[in-house]
Formats: sequence, C-alpha cells, structure tokens
Amino acid sequence: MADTPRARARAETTEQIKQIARRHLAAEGPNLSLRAVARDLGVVSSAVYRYFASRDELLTALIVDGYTSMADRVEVAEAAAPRRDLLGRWLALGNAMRDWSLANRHEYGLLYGTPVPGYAAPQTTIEPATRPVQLAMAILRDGVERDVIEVPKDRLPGPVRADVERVGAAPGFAGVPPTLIARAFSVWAQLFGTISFELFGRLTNGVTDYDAYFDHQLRVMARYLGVVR
Amino acid sequence: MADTPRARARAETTEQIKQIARRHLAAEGPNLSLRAVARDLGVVSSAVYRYFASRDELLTALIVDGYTSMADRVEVAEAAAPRRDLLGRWLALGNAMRDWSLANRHEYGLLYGTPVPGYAAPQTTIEPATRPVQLAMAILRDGVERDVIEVPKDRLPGPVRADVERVGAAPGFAGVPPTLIARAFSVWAQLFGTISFELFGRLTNGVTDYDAYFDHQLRVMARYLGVVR
DNA sequence: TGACGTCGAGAGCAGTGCTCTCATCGGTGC
DNA sequence: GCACCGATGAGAGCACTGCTCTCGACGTCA
Repeated sequence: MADTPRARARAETTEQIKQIARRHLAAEGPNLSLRAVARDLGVVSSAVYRYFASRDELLTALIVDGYTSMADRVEVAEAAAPRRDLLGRWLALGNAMRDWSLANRHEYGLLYGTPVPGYAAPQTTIEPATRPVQLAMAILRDGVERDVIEVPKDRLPGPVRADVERVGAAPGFAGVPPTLIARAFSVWAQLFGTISFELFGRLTNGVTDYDAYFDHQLRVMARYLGVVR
Repeated sequence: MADTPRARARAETTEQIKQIARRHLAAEGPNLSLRAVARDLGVVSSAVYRYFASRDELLTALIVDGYTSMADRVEVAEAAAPRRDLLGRWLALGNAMRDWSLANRHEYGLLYGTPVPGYAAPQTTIEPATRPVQLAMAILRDGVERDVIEVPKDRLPGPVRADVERVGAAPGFAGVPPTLIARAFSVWAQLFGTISFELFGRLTNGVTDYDAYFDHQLRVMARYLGVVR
C-alpha cells in the first residue's frame, strides 16, 4: 500500500509482466505461456508466480485491463460528440467499440468470446464491463428527458416486462422507460453480434466494405432506438 | 472406400474417438486432451494418431459434425411447421438453434465463439455452416413470392447495397430482394448475439426468464423482417 | 504361403503449469 | 549500526501435454 520503493518496484514488474503478456496475447492468442512471458522478462518461470498466483490470475488481470481500456476509449469518443447530438453520440460509441475491438482482437475474444472453461469472471470485472452500457443508457435517458426520443409503445410479454422493469430500477438505468430498455437489449445483442461476426470472420464472402456495413448497422440500431438526430 | 471389414473397423473406431472427445468437450470444454481421450478408449495416445493427424484435426471433425448436427435439428424443426405459417417456421428455426446451442454449449463455442488461434476452418465446414442461413432465406423467399412479406424500401448506402446484391446473386439467395437481405444480415447478427449472450452469461442479473426473453427477441426480429404470420 | 499394409505399444522429446526449497539482498525496528 | 525478517529470484522437480519414431503383431490379399 505505502509508496515505498519496494512497492514501486513491485508495481513496475507487475506492469511489465502484463505488458509482455499482452504482446503475446496479440501475437498468438489466449494460449499464451507463462513460461514464455517469464523468458521474455529475463526471469525464471517461478519468479512470475510471485506476482500472479496462476495463469488464470494473469488472464484475469488482462481482462480487467481490457474492459477498462475499452471503456475509456468509448467514453472519450462519446464525450467528443456534442451533447445535443444523440445520433452522433451513439455512432461515436458504437464505432469506438468496434475500433477498439479491431485493434485488440484477442483481448476482445477474451472479454466477449467463449468463456474459458472453469473460469468465472471475478467481481472486479463487472464494474468496468458495464461502463459502455451505462453510457448507452445515458444517451437514451438524455433523449427521453429532452423529449426527442419517442418512448416506444411495444407490448412486452409479462416476464420480459418484469425483467426489464427490474433492470430499469437499477442506478444506471433510471429515467429510461421499460419498453426502451427492452429495445436496448435487442440492440446490444445486435451490436456485439455484428462485431463478433466481423472479428471471427463470419462475414467473409458476404461483406467487403466493413466500415460502410458497420456504420449502416449502427444507423439501423439507432432508428430502432428512436435516436434519429 | 470399399466396405471391407477393415474399413468398417476403422470407421467404428473413428466414431468412438469422436464420441469420447465429444463427451470430454461437454465436460471440460475445448481444452480436451488427446491423451485423455486415448485413455478412455483404452489405448495408448500414439494410436489415436492413426485416426487423426493432430488434435486440431480431431477438433475440426467435431466442428463439422457440430454444424451438421445443428443444421439437421434446425431443418427438422422448421419442416414440422406448416409451410404457409411463415412466423411459425421462423420461430421453429430460431428456437431450434437456441435449443441445440443450449444442449451443446461447448460445441456452440467451438462453432461460433472465439476462433482457435492459428486454426482456419477448412472448406468442409462451410457447407453445413450455411444450411441454417439457406433455410432462413427460403422462408423469406416464400414470403416474398406469396406476397405476404412486404419488400422493405430501405435506402442502403452504396457499398452495402453492392455487397447485398452480390450476395443476392448466389444460389441460395435467389428471390430475396436486396433490402430484405440487408435486414436479414442485421437479424442474423442479433440472433447469434442473443444466443451468445445467454450462453456466455452476459445476461445474468438482466434476464431471468430466458425462454420468454428469447421468444420475444425472435418476434422482434420477425417483425423487422416483415414475417408477421 | 508369403508379402504388404495396417495397427497398437512403448519410449522419448520438447514444452507446459505449478510447487518447493534454498540463497540473497533490501528495508525496518531496535 | 546491527540484526533480523520478508520479499525476491533461481533451480530442481512433478505431472501433464502434443507429437514422433521405432518395433513387433496381426489380418488381408495375391
């Protein structure tokens, strides 16, 4: 805790390990070898265990960092758009998510791909993981409050309505009406579906201009959310 | 090739290996060990290499089987719905995909999750992989031909329209107008996004009644496609 | 019957995650 | 200033992995 030289050295080494691990992650995917990381650090493998109790713990650290890094980028991009330009904010959010994902494909796989078996994401991951969601909700809330987003009158099945109302009572969702939250759920799945498809190569032979394609998808989603300007 | 006893024995052993591998896959995920499979078969590990040149080749075989198994199930379910009931056919298709995915989560992860690094899906996988898509297109084509699906008048950005027209020229897509294909792309991403979210646990704390939730999503998608009855 | 080809066993190589023990060396309390 | 303690890294070692190679056995076909 204290900012002793010891603690500083430790923090630095920890950061170095994560740095190297991230490089390996980018180079050869999530099968990164702790021993190889140790070699790159110029240290014997057992030394790394002074900093991370297991390979899983290292991966977890990378995951937390990943969520945070993505959320940071998304928030910065969204903040750059004029507050009153809801569509611009939404496009900024969506494009930032895609850009980050393309630039960090393997990390994206770690965050949103097949979960590693026998591995449960610890509590620490959920806070940064929800930040982009919160941000999207903020856009919707602004729109509703300023009356530029029309509240959809969808008739929701009982259980869905119940779920969506419960979610709506949570802190970050206040001010967004249930029917809109329901639509946001659909859109969110669509957003990640689209990114995953592109990243995992499920659109080859189908799409050639990915930029245009993704922009179009974002606009389709925006229209469904009532975010038109 | 010939149906000699030799060839039969070989085919049987091959099938046994895949069977055991599938069990391991279900039990402990894609990190299945070839040696462990060999042990379960009561055979030394090198013997398995007589049947599969590498672990990757085994996984590939499982993947092909997976696509086929899913497609079979989906086709059977869809075929059970009355031909004129487009919505029923769509719901059958979607629910079958989800059911299969829930029943074979790890296989789903193999097929649609993070791709294994350094592993490229061979040609053999693409045919069975597209069967559900073809089926969805058949539903849309029927609807358009019978004039119960209204062709959307969406204005598509140039590159998107070009892509979608090119796709529309492919065999399985004939008879489905470009704007509808574009919508189908969106829906397909949404469908897999929704299934992945459920399977990978991204909806915990959000959704409690998954059946109702998924049914609702399918109907939202149907409406967007103009499949209303 | 003989030859060939398939098959499984076994040993072995290089690599992995992780544990344990042992020396070293730096910071802290007296 | 000194002695101690705890953090650190090295090294050996265990059990495991994918994969290769060699060798003997055995069935099949000419």
